[in-house]
Amino acid sequence: MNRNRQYWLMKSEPEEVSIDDALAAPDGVVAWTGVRNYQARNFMRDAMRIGDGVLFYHSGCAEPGIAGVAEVASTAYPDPTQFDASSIYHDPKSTQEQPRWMLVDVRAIRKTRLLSLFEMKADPALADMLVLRRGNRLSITPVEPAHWQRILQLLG
DNA sequence: GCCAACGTTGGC
DNA sequence: GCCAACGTTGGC
Repeated sequence: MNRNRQYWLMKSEPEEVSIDDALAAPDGVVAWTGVRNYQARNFMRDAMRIGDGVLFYHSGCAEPGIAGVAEVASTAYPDPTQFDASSIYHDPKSTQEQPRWMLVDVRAIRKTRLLSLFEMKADPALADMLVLRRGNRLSITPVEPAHWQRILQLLG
């Protein structure tokens, strides 16, 4: 079933996987491991399609903000780290038969200037973005087309 | 390190 | 199903 391209904002801690790390990976592709929130998982499992646009956001760092543009590069499949007892993402309640956690591959397209969280909050055109909502903790949020367009414009 | 906000867990 | 306790996220 065809549908229009959708857009997403995906948070990553740059100490774990930065936009530079993703661009340095083969084909710029990284598996989006470690999501352990059902709502974020459901976005990847149920809503994402190959080719969807992704804003690559750096969180948990000195300068949080959008650091690059990427795209969804696979359909959803089980996150292998849930089965790995040595991983911080290990989930003992997951089994190969019934995995809890799914992920998609993300392909980094380009690094951009850092569009800081501060700047995003200051822009009236972005005021109602989900990711800016007070108390929001979702690591993956859908992005409305108008917000996507505005952010690409700001990124130059 | 602090803390607001919110998700998850588990007893009942 | 309720809800208190606890854990996590993530900006500051």
